[in-house]
Formats: sequence, structure tokens, C-alpha cells
Amino acid sequence: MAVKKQSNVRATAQSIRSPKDDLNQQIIRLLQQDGRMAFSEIAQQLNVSEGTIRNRVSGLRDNNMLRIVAMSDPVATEYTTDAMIGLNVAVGVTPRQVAERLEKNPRVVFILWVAGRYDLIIELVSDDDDALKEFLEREIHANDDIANADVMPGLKNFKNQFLLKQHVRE
Amino acid sequence: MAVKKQSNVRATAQSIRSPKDDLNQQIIRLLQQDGRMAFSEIAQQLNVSEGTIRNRVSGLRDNNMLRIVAMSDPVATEYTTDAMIGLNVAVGVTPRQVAERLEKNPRVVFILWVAGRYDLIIELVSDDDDALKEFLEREIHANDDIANADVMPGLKNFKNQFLLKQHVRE
DNA sequence: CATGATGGTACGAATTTCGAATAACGAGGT
DNA sequence: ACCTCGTTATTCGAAATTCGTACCATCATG
Repeated sequence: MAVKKQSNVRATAQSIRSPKDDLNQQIIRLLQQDGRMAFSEIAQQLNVSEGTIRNRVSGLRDNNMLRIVAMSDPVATEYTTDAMIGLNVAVGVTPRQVAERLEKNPRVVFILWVAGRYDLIIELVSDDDDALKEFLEREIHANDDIANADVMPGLKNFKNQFLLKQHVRE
Repeated sequence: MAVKKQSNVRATAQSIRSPKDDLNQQIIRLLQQDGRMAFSEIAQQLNVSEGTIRNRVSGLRDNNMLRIVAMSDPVATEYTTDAMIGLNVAVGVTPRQVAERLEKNPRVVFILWVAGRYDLIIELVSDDDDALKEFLEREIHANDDIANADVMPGLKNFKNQFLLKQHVRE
């Protein structure tokens, strides 16, 4: 019985662990739509063997390059962004240093080094109302590595599709 | 052969479709750690039958209260935020109106109405280099509902844990 | 008490995943 | 060219999981 010849494409450039690899990208794309899609189905769609998909996915997961998680809809769970804060670091301090300090705070979910008016833009979330106040006190004002902080409290979140909501399940 | 009597706990308060239901909560908690955990394993841990888990999960998913998705670690995948843009809407225009227009653009992954220096803060992502230019041209400058736009190109993303990275896989 | 509706359980069949052996490929050496 | 060696793909039973579906328990209602 003739065995169907599968695709010969293999990882050429970088390590298989890299998510930039072409096949990995495609796998990820599919899993972003449905994190529970069967490996065998992915394999079929991408014309490689099931084992390959299994290898790749577990490789990516083991190296923390890919996570497959359940999310309950942020809107449904009333996820709110408390504030965006534009920061300017003090003279003699690098944005990276400040970022590394703030990174540890679990309320900070997003830190981006930017060019323009600010050095860093961070996003803050929290549960209770005092959290913002407390955060500003402890992490901003009590530190001398920040020259300026523009706090912009969130009023309404119109869109937040991180990787979520690319397609609505049907 | 005696069949082990399983838990009698059943949904009491609201619909089974609600994520607030106690059993659903527990299911979600487990799936947040590993979105591919076998239903049979979840069942075992929560002392209910596999079928129940299956019912619940597909119920939640069908109603878009739960989504199981793959996320590739943004830092690892060198996911870059191309830019954060602080927007001020034109006089006579509400932030909501602008938000609703921008929402449709797939490059815009985040829109937050804020108080402070700006009216809206949006986050932009893209693949190729011309995307930012094109976006500014089409969505910002070609429209008269925006009075001012501070574009802050992203340089490096230090942290972006939307719901990601709550726990590191082990 | 019927009756219907909802949600849980059970169980065999179909499918998927897993483990482990084998094959294919690419990159260096000699 | 040829031969290793390490890495990645593939293959193929066995084990595990999921699925379809029938059936049971509970509860609310008429």
C-alpha cells in the first residue's frame, strides 16, 4: 500500500523551538483559534505527521514559548484597565532599569518602552479602588528613578483583544 | 460491580452556562493552568464524571464565556507593539465614536478611553514596516474626528502578561 | 402525580495521543 | 564524495481520551 509522501519542508533557519519557524507559526495560528484542536487535525491541515505537531507543540510549551490556556471572556469577567501611566525616567536611569523594577509588581500587566513623549508606558489593573492610590504611592512617588508620571485613569475599555477574540467560535 | 457514587453537587444558583457556577469556576481554574488538560483528568480531580466536564466546557464555549486559546509568549516571540498612540478627539466628537471607528481595524488591539492628557489610548501591532505609516495615513490623518495624535513607537516590550504567565508551566 | 426540562452518568465506538523505534536530513569533518 | 553525528520527522501499535447516545435523578409546574 502506497504511503502518501508527506511534505518535506523542515526547519531550516533557526531552532525548532523558535516560534518564528514557519511551521510553528502555522501551528500556533491554528491553536490560537482553538487551543484544543487535535494534533491529528492540525497535522492534516498542514500536511505533516501527527508526531511532528506533537513534537513541536510540546517543544514550544516546554520552553515556555507557547501556552494553551482557558480564558473566560474579559468582558464577561469584567476585566478593567485601571490606568495607563506614561512615565519619564529620571536622568541617569535607563528605561530598562525602571521596567525591571516595575515588572515584579503583579498589578502591572504591560510595560512598553517607547519613543516620543514618554519613556515607558505601563498598564495597571486591580481589583479594589485603593489599589491605584497605593501603587502610585509605593511604586512611583517613593522612588527616585522616575522623573514624571502622567496617570491616565481608564474610563472604558473599548477593545482589548490581545490574542483573544480573533474569531468568534462557531 | 459496584459503581462508585460520584459527587452529588449540582448547579444550584444560576444556569450551568454561567461561569460563576461553582463547578465551572473550578473547571476554568484548571483549564487556565493547562488548556489541554484532559476532561477525564479534570473529572477525576473534581470528582465528577467525564461527561459532565464535557458538557460544562462545551456549554461555556458555545456561549462564548470561555475560550481556550494558544498564546505564544509575546516577549519570546518578539511580538512587538508597533506603537502606542495617544489621541485627542476633535471638538464635537465623542471618544466613543472614534473608538467605534478604530475598533474595526484589526491592527488596533487595544483601545482605552482615559482621563488625563489624552482621550483615547490605542495600541497598534503589525507585521511589516509600512503598516504604521499606512495606518497613520488612513486612520488618523485622513479623518477629521481626531484633533491630535501622539505617536509613540514601541522600542521594547518588557512585559505583556495579559492573562499569560500567571504561572509558569512546570 | 404526571410531565417536561435540565443536567449528570454510563458505556461502547471512534478518535486521539503517547511511547519508542526507525528513517531522513543537514552540517561538519576527513 | 563519503562518513558520522545530532536533530527532527515519521510510523505504528497500545493506551488513553473523547464522543454519541441512552438512561437516570432532580426539580419545577400544571
